[in-house]
Amino acid sequence: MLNLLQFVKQRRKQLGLTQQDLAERAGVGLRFIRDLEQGKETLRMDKVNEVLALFGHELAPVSSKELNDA
Amino acid sequence: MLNLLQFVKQRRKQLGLTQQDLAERAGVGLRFIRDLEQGKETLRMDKVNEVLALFGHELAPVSSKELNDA
DNA sequence: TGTGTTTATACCTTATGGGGTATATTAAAA
DNA sequence: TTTTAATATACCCCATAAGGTATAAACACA
Repeated sequence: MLNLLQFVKQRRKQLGLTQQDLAERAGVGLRFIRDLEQGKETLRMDKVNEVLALFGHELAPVSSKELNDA
Repeated sequence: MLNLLQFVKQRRKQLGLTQQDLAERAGVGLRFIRDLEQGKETLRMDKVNEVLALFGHELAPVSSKELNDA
């Protein structure tokens, strides 16, 4: 199970997109994608979800144990 | 699988806590707990994670399909 | 019914996230 | 190496999330 920044980086590269590409497709600023992939923790949920929606995902509560173990 | 507001409401009531109690334990404002349980989507991730930490959980990307199916 | 408890709504102020621009830094290719 | 693309960092401004206070509504119980 991947945390947020790992997930976004992985998916973005799988699709061969630049941060710029991803920002445009998600309708957010390039700066936001950067902050996201750098692990900034104070991001707004709605903006993060706009990005995750491109990958058919969204933020939800996950057991911290499961997240770190797997 | 529960979405954010369902999860928080459920866990809070399992422990017999008021919104006030939860706010104090999480170190956030009462208003934040209210917004959270009302489904406000523009919340800050770090604040949400402070609440989820009380339940051993945190925000992570989850398949929208899995979230809605299960 | 009334009374206390919990939750919801409204208004205001303050702090800061988001985004733009510019500048560095790094990476990759020629 | 040089050149170009991609990513990172720094500054500024604006919109708004967070939180406090106050009020109202919903709920539970005697």
